[in-house]
Amino acid sequence: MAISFTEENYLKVIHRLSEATSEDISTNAVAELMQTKAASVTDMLRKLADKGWVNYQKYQGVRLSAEGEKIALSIVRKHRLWEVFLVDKMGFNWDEVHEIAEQLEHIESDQLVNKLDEYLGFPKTDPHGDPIPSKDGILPELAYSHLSDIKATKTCKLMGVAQDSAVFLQLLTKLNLNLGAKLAIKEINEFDRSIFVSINDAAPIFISHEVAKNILVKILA
Amino acid sequence: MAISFTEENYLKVIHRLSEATSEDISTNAVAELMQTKAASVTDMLRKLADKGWVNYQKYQGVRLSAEGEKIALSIVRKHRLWEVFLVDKMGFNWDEVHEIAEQLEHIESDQLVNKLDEYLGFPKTDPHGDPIPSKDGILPELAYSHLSDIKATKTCKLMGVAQDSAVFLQLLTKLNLNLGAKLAIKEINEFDRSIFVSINDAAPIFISHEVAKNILVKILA
DNA sequence: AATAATTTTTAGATTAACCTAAAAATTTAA
DNA sequence: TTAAATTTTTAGGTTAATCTAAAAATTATT
Repeated sequence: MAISFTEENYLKVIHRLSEATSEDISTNAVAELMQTKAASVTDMLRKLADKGWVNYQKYQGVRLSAEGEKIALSIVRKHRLWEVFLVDKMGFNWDEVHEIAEQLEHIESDQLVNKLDEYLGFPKTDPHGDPIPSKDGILPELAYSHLSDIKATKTCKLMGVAQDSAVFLQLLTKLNLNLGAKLAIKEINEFDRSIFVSINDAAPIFISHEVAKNILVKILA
Repeated sequence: MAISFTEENYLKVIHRLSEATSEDISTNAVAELMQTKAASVTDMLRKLADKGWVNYQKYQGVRLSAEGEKIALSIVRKHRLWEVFLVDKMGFNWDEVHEIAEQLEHIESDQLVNKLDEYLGFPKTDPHGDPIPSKDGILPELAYSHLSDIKATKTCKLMGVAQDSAVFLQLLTKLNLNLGAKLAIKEINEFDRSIFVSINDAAPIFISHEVAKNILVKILA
């Protein structure tokens, strides 16, 4: 059954919201991420339900069906593979690729996606550390911690970010906080929960709790 | 001013028709290439004229304005660069890339196009021998002859094709008629204008007038 | 030059995706 | 456990791109 760009974006958004919770997704939550009005969302949810891509009962919120999940994952796969392409092959920075990948994710050609995957060397994650769903729709759960949850004097490795906004990513770049960076937490300030941290063994600097919340790490020691 | 995929496709089609003639382009000609009805074309031409991308007087046909020409060329540039990418980097055959490039040509990012151009080594032509417009919108006129117009015993080089359909290109591949092939015309048959031709010095074979019309060559001797 | 054939445009509908405003259902709070 | 607040849906419209059928303009033919 044919699918429009808009329908693909709805499925993607519902998928993203579903990752964060096991509850049904509310109309308003979808509306906010889609940057549209709740009334428009209601219309679309009925349509997606008719097509069998979501389970939706009015006033009860929405969940992806198995088929909807499959479609959503294929879009996420394309988005993340194209991001790798843009950074690794085209030389873009990690803060520049999101908008372009939002367009490229709608290109329809399984053959192209799989050739691209091979060309990129079957990457496991995108430039922001997010896992890339496999051809057969398996999305590995990467169980990383938020830097804001780590205790003082621990050492960890920067594995990903919880947000793709250009301003956030540019800030990380300025602070030398790149994927793979080694972070040694020296101290956490009670007052504002800011963190005094050494990045790749350099002289420690302060980073805000707000930034730390959006950094995903693996604990080393 | 924002432009839709549909508007881009209309401009591209008007551009393509304009290459073949200096006359104004008729509503019906556009309708045929756009695979739509004349009435729809009339609506769209008025809209494109309002936006300043075409010059259109009702019943008089249509021409691209300078701005419309610029937009059309940027779409052609993207289409052809992506085709080079698909063949050179992704390993597609020349008969497989048209539909995918039809999608990729609408991706909006000047930065990406120019990086892609560089990554591909600033190619002059696409996989079918069509010239690639430059960044500043210059489209070199490649003055090649149709193989059907060449006299017997001439030798020439296959420089391009006048049609991108998969069936045609697959036939050429089967016949070993690839870009750059050396063609020695042995004889032209008066009866059906079929051509007896040696390809890369192999034993001569027959090719139809219909095929020859769609092959572009440079005369060698 | 008058008529016939063709092309193009207009008029009026349709569909997808969106909107606002009002009504209905659900959830929260008193 | 009602009343208030919030969320969601319905009702009715809008816009872009399309369609069919009929009218108008242009071009071709006798």
